[in-house]
This record gives sequence, structure tokens and C-alpha cells, in this order.
Amino acid sequence: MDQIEIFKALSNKTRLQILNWLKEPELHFPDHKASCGESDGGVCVGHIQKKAGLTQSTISEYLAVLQRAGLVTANRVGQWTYYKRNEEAFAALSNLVASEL
Amino acid sequence: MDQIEIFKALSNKTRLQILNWLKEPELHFPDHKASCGESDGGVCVGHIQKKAGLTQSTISEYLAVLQRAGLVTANRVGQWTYYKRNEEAFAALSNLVASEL
DNA sequence: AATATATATCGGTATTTCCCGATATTCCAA
DNA sequence: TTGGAATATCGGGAAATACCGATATATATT
Repeated sequence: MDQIEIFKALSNKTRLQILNWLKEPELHFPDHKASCGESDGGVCVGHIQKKAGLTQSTISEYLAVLQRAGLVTANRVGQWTYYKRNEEAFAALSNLVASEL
Repeated sequence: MDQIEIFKALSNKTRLQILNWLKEPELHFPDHKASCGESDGGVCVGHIQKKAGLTQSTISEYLAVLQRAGLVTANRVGQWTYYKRNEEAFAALSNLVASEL
């Protein structure tokens, strides 16, 4: 739980959007299951990339930033890496902001 | 309430320390009143600067960053500028993190 | 084995941030 | 009104960040 790493990860519009999209994957990525299969709520990099409109390398790096901050978890299955929110981390962050900031 | 500006402001160890010190000014700046007078919980730049151990210009700029983010308020009285936490902003941030992140 | 697909990593340029010293501004005191 | 104290602002060098295109790696398919 590195506060500074977390706040840095949250200091970018695109990364905030991604986190928001991942709150409701089936809403924001309606055709994900059809093209990427079942993934327990995780969304693959390519879909996130297309929606964000930045390059593949940039989105891959952004997801790595979010993962290093602990805000998302990655799950590689075959050729896809599924990313999903780490709600425990958000709960912990919420507590931290509410009581220790 | 610019989320990104707030998270950027929080992405620095010294600024986080300052915000923490300002939670209990009389504890962290025990001799403040004697040298800077009554200030309604605000602490002058010089005291913050000495405690932080960075230069005056850096701390002045950091306080401006925190102020632009809305996290502190400044109150100039004579030759001193007293900074204090804006607790309303922290409450709003806490709500935001708890419900919209 | 060869190819195609999804993702990660590398190298690079432009911008931003960190932190400094020097200078400007504002206010007080003699 | 001159000097001193507190703060703000300016200019700059080093490091980090925002993106990109190109390439590498891993997996799946044929």
C-alpha cells in the first residue's frame, strides 16, 4: 500500500477512465465475452486499448502502472491478459483517505 | 474539485507530510504561537519550511500546489501567510474516493 | 515449423515535476 | 525612508511521466 505510487497512478485521466470502465465491464465492453471469452470480470488489453484510443504500448504500460499500485490484478489466460479492479485495494484506499490523510 | 490536480498534489512525500502536520498544528509546531502569533490554526510558511528541511522557495511552491488543489487555504496577515487544511475538501475527497473512484 | 494474434518491453521525444539559488514583492520597524 | 523579515516568483538542471513506433515474447492455429 504505497500511497504515493497509488496517487501517482490516479493522476492521469486515461487511467482514471480505465478504472471506471472496469467497475462495470459488461456495460462498457458489451462484446467482450463474444471475442475474448469468459474471464471472471476481467477485460483484455486490446479492448481497453480500443476504447481508450491510445496505442497498445501505452495502454499496456498504464495497466502495469495500475497493477504496480495494486489497483488492478492481471490474469493471463492463453494469449490474453485479463485485468480487473482490485476492490480490496480501493476499500483500503478509501479507509486511508477517510482517516489518515 | 479537480481530481487529477488533487491526486497530483498528493503524489509527493513532503506535501503529504505537510498535510499531516497541519492536522495538529499545535502538536507539530509547538512554538509557533510564540513566534508567529495567533493564527486560527494556520501555520506560517517559515515554520513549515524549517520542519520540512527543503528550501523556502520549494515549500512556498508546494503550498501553492496544495492551495490550487483546494486542500489548504491561505490567510495573509501582515508579513505572514498562514496555511491550514481545508477539511471540507478532504471530506469531499473522501466521499469521492469512497463512491466514484 | 510457420504464421498470426495478444501482450510486453525497448528506445525515444516532449512535457511535467522536483528542487534549487537568485530576485522581486510585501509588510513592519527603526 | 531605509533596512530587515516573510513570502512569492523566476529561471534552470535533473529526473520522472506521457505518449509513440518498433521490436520481442508468448500463445494458438495451421
